[in-house]
Amino acid sequence: MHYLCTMKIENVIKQSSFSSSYHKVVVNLIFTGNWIRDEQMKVFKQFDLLPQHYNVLRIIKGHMPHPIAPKDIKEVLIDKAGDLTRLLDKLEKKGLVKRNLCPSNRRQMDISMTDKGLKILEQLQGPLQIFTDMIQNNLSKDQAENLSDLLDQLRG
Amino acid sequence: MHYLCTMKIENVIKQSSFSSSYHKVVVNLIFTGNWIRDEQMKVFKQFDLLPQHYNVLRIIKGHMPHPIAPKDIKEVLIDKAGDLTRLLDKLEKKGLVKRNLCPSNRRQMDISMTDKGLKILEQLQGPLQIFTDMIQNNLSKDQAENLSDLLDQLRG
DNA sequence: ATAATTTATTTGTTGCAACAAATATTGTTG
DNA sequence: CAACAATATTTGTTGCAACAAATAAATTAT
Repeated sequence: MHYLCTMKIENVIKQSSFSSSYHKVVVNLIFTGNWIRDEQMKVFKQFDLLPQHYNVLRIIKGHMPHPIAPKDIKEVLIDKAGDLTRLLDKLEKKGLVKRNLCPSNRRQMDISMTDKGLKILEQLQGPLQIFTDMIQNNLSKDQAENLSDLLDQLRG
Repeated sequence: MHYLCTMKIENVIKQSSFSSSYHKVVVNLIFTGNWIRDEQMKVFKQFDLLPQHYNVLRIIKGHMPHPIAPKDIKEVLIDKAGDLTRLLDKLEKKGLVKRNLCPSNRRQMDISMTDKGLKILEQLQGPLQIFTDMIQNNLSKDQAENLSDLLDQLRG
């Protein structure tokens, strides 16, 4: 079964006919969320990165040319980063970011991009674009807007 | 910021105006998927279970009164279970399932529910229903159908 | 100025997840 | 039936995630 993602959710989840449209939406959302996550993973994995690593790199880049402190990264980060320290450890070890003691506040660290980090972000642009393109092929602009609105409404 | 989930995605993700409706959908799907996952986690956590544990328990129950082998659980499981063994270890240690050697094929295990396992599934029904109800409050039946269709279409 | 409080980051610990390799049983073929 | 391949599960290893606790520096109050 290689093409699960292209099937209606009723056919993916074999046995059960859903008790309600609401139940179906829940299962479908979880399924689709996992699918997107897995698709993204494939891209990131080629660079030995995780989605969170990418998010953090984007945030650091977004602050350039100024360095940024971990506490400020945390504020912006979608998925809350419990141990940003060890995540930054890994990025530093891979040479993608630099850590310096902040001169004006010695309990704070200054995180900044390296050239290598910038280069990896560039290299990722293409593969990630392909992913958005794929969705663009399957939904019209109105449908995409509609979907986004329904998701907003569903949450609350 | 306690009410992220009730905000339009543009406001959740502070800085960026999205480059396209498609990009917005991607971010919104990931955000909504994580949100659902987190909400479910809260319920499961009260019983010291993970979502996967619940899925597996449901599958085993769905096969009653017959026992089921791990390989057959894997076939039905949505999220692929790399190490079902250790997941079943945990369920067994908590007394929710039993493991027996399959008499007709000694490299296979027979997994079956215990009374305690059945009881936990019953106890979970209420809390999980509340969750579906919440979505029902926010979307009409047509909207739920529409959302499910859009998700199916998006995947391909 | 000193003590208490808050802030920023790090460290420790535990459990889970992903991947490959190992073991044991069954099925197949010459 | 002996050798080889396939199947079903387990084990080993490594890295990440979640949570609490610890450290260290700055801020505030006494």
